[in-house]
Amino acid sequence: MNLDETLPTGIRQKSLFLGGPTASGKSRVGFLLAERLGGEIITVDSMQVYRGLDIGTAKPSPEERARVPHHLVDILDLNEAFDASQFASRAQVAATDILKRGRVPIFCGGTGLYFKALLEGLGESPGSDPVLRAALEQTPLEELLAELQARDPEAFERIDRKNPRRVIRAVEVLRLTGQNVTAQRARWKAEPVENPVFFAGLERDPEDLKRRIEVRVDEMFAQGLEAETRRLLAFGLETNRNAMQAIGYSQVVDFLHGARSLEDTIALIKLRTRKYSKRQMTWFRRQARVQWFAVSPEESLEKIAGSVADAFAKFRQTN
RNA sequence: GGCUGGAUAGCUCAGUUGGUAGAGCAGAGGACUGAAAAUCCUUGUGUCCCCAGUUCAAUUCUGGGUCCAGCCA
Repeated sequence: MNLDETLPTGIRQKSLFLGGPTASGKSRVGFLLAERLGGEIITVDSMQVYRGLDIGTAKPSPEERARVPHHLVDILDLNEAFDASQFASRAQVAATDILKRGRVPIFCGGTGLYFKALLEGLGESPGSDPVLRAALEQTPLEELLAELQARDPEAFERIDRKNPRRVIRAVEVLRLTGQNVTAQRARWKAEPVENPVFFAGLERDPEDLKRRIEVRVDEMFAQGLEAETRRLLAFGLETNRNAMQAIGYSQVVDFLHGARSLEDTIALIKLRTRKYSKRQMTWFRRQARVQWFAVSPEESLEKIAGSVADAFAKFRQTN
């Protein structure tokens, strides 16, 4: 599949996109919308793709999955890598399939880059080369920057030079292709999209969100996050760089290695989740053209789903 | 009751040989093009515990007090 191209018009027009920060209730709203509209969920989540990462990623329950198909959940083992490009192509396949069955694709999740990769493409640059990347990670940042400056001044100017991940990726593309890095990227946010999409976002008061996050994290521990993590270690959790980035698992692994107390671990997970939700809001506000739905603590998610469904119906009439 | 340390930003603390102070974390904002639940950037005026004294000047020195911790009774 050519990822240089953005999402086909048919999918753009007929799908519902739903985003928002963790613990905002978007999964529930997505589920309700699927039941209401005859839809199927395509989960836009970098961690729920992994089998075994259940409690810590707040995966949909077996009951929910029995009632509404959820795509792109549990598609990989812990020894497999994943990235935005794989997401975009698999998501597009899933959406095409759903439309063929006459149902509504509902893209629901919180991974901003995946939404963007799906909607606007990633360009022609090659995927990551694990061996090369490992070598680049061992190279001092100054050397990578010097190489970039000499061989691709434009990329050197454009990227965040203080961010090792950005620098490593740029040098990786440069070495793999020998070509100008910037030219290989898809053009984002340059011109207004002639082909709009219905993108709903759930928004909550920060205090409300904080409370919901704390409740959720406590529930995860009550449900056995610690035991789940222990079990996953035997299946290679620590060797999977993606999964080891997951909030919750990462901190529990440290706890199991004796790095800190359980109490501190729980507090840290709440903190990291809060900061994460804040970053998500920044992303959705800035990188997507989202139609926001404010959710108050008392409001039922059924009602929100109704509002989103109404707005979607209006969108479908005009597009 | 005695002795010894503490008392400084929301938290943990540094510092000022006397010229009203700064880190980390939190908080707030931002970035993000194949690891994104990651990674990175910006942002710090606060009765320097209280009262009095010395001094041109005290958060810094002196005396008294309050509170906290540890040790001794």
